[in-house]
Amino acid sequence: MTAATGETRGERKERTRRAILDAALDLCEDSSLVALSLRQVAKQVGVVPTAFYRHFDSIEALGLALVDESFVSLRAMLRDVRRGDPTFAAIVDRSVDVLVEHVRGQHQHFAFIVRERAAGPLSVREEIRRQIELFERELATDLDQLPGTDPWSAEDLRSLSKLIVGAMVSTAEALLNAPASHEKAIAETARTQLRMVLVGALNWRSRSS
Amino acid sequence: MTAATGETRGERKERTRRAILDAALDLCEDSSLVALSLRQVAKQVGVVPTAFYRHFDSIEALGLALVDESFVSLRAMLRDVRRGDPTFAAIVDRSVDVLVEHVRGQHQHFAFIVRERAAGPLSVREEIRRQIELFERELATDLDQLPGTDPWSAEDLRSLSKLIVGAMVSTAEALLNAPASHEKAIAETARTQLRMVLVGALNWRSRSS
DNA sequence: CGCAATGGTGTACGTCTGTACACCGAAACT
DNA sequence: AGTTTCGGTGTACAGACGTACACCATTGCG
Repeated sequence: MTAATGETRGERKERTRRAILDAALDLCEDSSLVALSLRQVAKQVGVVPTAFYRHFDSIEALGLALVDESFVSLRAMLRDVRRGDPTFAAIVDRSVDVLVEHVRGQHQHFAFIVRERAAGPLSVREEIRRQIELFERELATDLDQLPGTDPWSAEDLRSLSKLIVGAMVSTAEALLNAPASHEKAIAETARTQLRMVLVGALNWRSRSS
Repeated sequence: MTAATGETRGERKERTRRAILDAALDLCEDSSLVALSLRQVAKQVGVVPTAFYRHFDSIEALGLALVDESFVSLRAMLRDVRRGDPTFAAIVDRSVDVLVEHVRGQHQHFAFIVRERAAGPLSVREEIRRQIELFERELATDLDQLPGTDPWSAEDLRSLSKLIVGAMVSTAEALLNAPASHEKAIAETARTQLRMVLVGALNWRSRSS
């Protein structure tokens, strides 16, 4: 990291920071954060190991930063889904299309989340779960505003949104682990699943009612 | 690993092998196989590092052995589910009960699978996926024999079983990551989800029909 | 009985790890 | 202009890593 002209101090620091984040995302792509060493990252960035500490306290802290920026991708995705008319049929098709597109475009971020959600340092796992739970709650309030949701109790609503988020995570995993040629088939499966769930929900009578 | 009387050579070897498997299962419980060192395992077992090679070629091979024995737990679970009358309502309740019970009893095996499915050495990930796919196919043929499944195409059936397996995996994850006090709530959520899915499936008209 | 097979040991190596410390040069503040 | 701040460097060390090798003691087969 030697120089480059016409850059303010802060800009240069930010550039190195980005390089570290990218290197980490790259290096742990086929293992996990917990198997990633500070020295590997530093070498890939082209910086001496101790320079790492100028940006992060530890690999774990780096991980939390990656969680944050990965969820920016996810939130952008949700915005895309919410835009457009809220017919059930339209929602399903648009959701799946947007998911496929974002997984393709933000491959590394999605892979990171899916991996580190299960493996990964404790604090990273917790943060990812927290964020996903947040999604589930948002989805629940979205669903609540749709027509035909009267017979759903609050618990049913939560269960339903967990189910949908889970199915979406599974779909993302499938997309990440299959060659691009399977993309259309996976998308079709996801559409079928979403439709089935919606048919089930719309024919639902809460047990407690 | 010094001695113990009245043991055949093979018995002793098997005992050490088990100790290694257990140690590995234990040590990687809050990280991953990819962050597990042969020396850690050897130390925990109480054996010199090089002795490890008498049993496994590498940590990766150890991992494959752990996958095998973990899926024995899962298959035992499936047998329990299949036993009993095949009413839809009965299936839902029994499935969830059996899942909760097995996750509690085989905590380490389930946690191992859930973790290493996403992180973990490539061959381990592949093997886990292969086994889960096998489950999905089995579930599909089980479902096919139930009454009221006429309007499902083969693709619908696959999508449905993927959805159900996915929901079960999510439920297992939730059980693994939540305190025991949440167990009943998680089970109730899982029951609701399964029922919703079944309601959806039973009201289903295949698109291609 | 004797000899091969084998599970476990101990030493030894080169490599990689995290991190402490002293240092440098340019940007940024006064 | 002088001084501070700070991202990055280089050296250094103790510990953990995988693994090669020679060895030992017991089992178990002929």
